Amino acid sequence: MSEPSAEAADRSGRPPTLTERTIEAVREGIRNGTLVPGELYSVYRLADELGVSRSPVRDALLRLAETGMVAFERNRGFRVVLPGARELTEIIAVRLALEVPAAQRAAVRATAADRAALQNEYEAMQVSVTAGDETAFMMHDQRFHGLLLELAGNAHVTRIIENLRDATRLVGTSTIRTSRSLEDVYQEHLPILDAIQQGSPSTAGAAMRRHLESTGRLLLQEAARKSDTNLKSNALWNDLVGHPPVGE
Amino acid sequence: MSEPSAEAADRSGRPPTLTERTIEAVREGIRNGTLVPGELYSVYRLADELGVSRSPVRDALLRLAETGMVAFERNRGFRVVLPGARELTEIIAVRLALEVPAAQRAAVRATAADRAALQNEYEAMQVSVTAGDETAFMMHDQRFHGLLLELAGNAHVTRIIENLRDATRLVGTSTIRTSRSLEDVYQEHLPILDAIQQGSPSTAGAAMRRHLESTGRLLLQEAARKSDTNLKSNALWNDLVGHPPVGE
DNA sequence: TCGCCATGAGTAACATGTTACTCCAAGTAT
DNA sequence: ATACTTGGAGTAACATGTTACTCATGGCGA
Repeated sequence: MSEPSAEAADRSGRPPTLTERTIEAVREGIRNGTLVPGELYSVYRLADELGVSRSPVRDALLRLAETGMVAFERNRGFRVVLPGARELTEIIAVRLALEVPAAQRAAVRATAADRAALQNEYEAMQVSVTAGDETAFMMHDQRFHGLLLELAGNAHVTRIIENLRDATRLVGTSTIRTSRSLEDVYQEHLPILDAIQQGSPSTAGAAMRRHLESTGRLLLQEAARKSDTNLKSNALWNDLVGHPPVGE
Repeated sequence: MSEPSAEAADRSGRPPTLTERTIEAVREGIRNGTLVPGELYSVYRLADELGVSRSPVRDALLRLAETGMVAFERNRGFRVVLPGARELTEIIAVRLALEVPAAQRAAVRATAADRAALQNEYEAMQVSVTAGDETAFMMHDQRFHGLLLELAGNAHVTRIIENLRDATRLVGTSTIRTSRSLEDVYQEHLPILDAIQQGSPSTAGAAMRRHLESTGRLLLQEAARKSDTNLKSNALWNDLVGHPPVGE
């Protein structure tokens, strides 16, 4: 009764290719700990674990390598890359530069249906928080940001941010619980939602900025905890994220 | 006497792979008109034109497809994609969001050597203008922006912009001459350079903004000229690039 | 015990084989 | 002439074969 390919067709009309399914499989493997960052793997092994040939697996990994999620080592294998403090900071800087204006535009462009959809995701986040289901929470968080970006109307921005989120996901996952701040992250979304419901771009932008900065600091803390890359993080942050000097 | 692979080793120590060389070959083919946008090509033909097997060619094209330069059509072939007004506008919006802050940071961080390097590229642009060598001009223009981005210290930003430039290159090339504005584009770089020499971030940011907006409008004009996508460009521009509303 | 070198297992990169699909164009019925 | 079928050429996606490389391991001499 159950279909062989789970969430198959998207809505693009075509069934997904093996390459695409492999990409999802690798992402899932990273999420649930099957693929450990730093460990050395090979296309051969992964291919017959997934029951497909090496070609689509290789294609999938090459695409993921493009975004920095994995790295190939010639004649050795490939590794899942755990982003360091430097990379995380860079990513936060990009997200600030793109998502803050996106939130502003979204506040102006949102239709009633859009607002309702955002509200839905926000409430789903609420449910996930009380249920303590971090996986579900991350999913709704992603959808919230995704919806907001689509609203802003720039498909390039959406794609870029989606890729960056991929690279950071494995830092945030199963670690936020540690600092019991799932609730905090959830609450930071409320001012964003409110500002968009009220159509106030500057407020929405400011709220998004606060949210991203706070999330960024959390991720950096987490990254510092697991690797010994002890904390010159503050210098990095000021250097790459710190607000551009306004005066001279 | 002449090496088989021209500008081989980069400086990464390793010789470039066939895939990488193919990527460069495709880019070059697009630049010099061997590969016509819109036309249907196949991996088979391209592979034996380049004298390699289908694998590296396919890998190369998949990577280029990731950035939107080419598009595959299942069982049909692939096309070089000419970006439309929509895509161009989106790209300009991203560049504004990322390169303006980058210019600000660069103004603060630049060392004497950095300033000299920028000056060099600027003067090389000058030479290209008087020589009427558009290809060389584009190259130095790219290097100028590339140096500036590296200065800003965010490798992700550098990579993103580099990819976007790729997608737009085939619109700008051999068309700027039409509006005889090579000189204008050159002159717009002076205020940027000056501001960085003087270490003034806000001035550098403003100059960069003016430059990108002006370049963007030129590209849009050009795109509108060759495709019949007649000009609702202005609405697009205001929608995606227009400064975010400052007040409420 | 310690350093050196041969050897072989395992791999990414590259090459070639196979399959199921799309489309065009030439035929055939109407 | 026009619509409708049909065959075949050409293709991306997927599978498998080959090569040249990296590195761990174990023997061998000091």
